[in-house]
Amino acid sequence: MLFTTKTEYGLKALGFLAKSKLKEPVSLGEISRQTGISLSYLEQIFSKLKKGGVVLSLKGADGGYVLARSAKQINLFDIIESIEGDLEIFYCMANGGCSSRGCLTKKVWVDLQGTITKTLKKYKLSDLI
Amino acid sequence: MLFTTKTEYGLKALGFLAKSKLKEPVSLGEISRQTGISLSYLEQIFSKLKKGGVVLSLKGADGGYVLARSAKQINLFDIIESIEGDLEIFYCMANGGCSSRGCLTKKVWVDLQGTITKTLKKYKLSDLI
DNA sequence: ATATTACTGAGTAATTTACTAGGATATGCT
DNA sequence: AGCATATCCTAGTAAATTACTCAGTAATAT
Repeated sequence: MLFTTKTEYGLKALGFLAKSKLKEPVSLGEISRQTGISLSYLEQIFSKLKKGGVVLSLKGADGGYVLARSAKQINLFDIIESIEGDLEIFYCMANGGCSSRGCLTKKVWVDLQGTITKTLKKYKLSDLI
Repeated sequence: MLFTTKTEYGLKALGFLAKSKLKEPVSLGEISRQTGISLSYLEQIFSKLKKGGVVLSLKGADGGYVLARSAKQINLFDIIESIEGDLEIFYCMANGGCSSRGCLTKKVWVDLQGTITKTLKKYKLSDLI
């Protein structure tokens, strides 16, 4: 499985956020009610999305989250990278690169990584709503 | 992680098989000695590769495995599909397709799936040795 | 016969995933 | 000031997956 449920839920939640025409922040409680995703799980996901610069937050009463920029300017790579971290395709690449001389997979890995990245950058959050 | 160690080891082992100029079958014991991968794990991997039509086997003394066709005619998609089964990128696709009307990810999934498949079909086993 | 090999299925330890729980901290409202 | 509503932060845990090992059976060349 390339992506976890966090990415799936994250996309769903962000889609909901993007649809909200209000300029006011939307609380995770509201998103939770509308999407069925648990509040505490949403908190984990949005913490990553905030660190990744995809959303902005406002604490306190009437607080919540807003997209950091328009849905047209947020691509899926931004979102997925925020949530999943760097995609690692082969174990031999996991620790800062393959060091064994006989490694056969590096070339493919680099190509595949690039291909996936390119595809994910092609899609914007606005394409999903 | 897109692929497991089985794929990594499988590629390594197949690379070794492809390099062997002998037309005689190579035993997993030999591959194990040369690659450091345990015999029993290789057995699991080659069982899948055989089911997937990538290798042929010969039982008994002096038996072993041979590539089912030339290394130029075996692409990485064949190998990886044999070992990993179908790639599933999102959970919502796991059970025979996403059924919820509001699913946002199907379009991307299909595209990404196609992109990955295409890239993997581009590379042949012979490219890796 | 015996050694050598593929083949099979079950079992297990480690890791990752998918969550939940409990609190601390910030902010608007009365 | 104090309460309700939020984000934020750190652990913890159950289920699933991964990464193997082990013990045995079946086939075949010598």
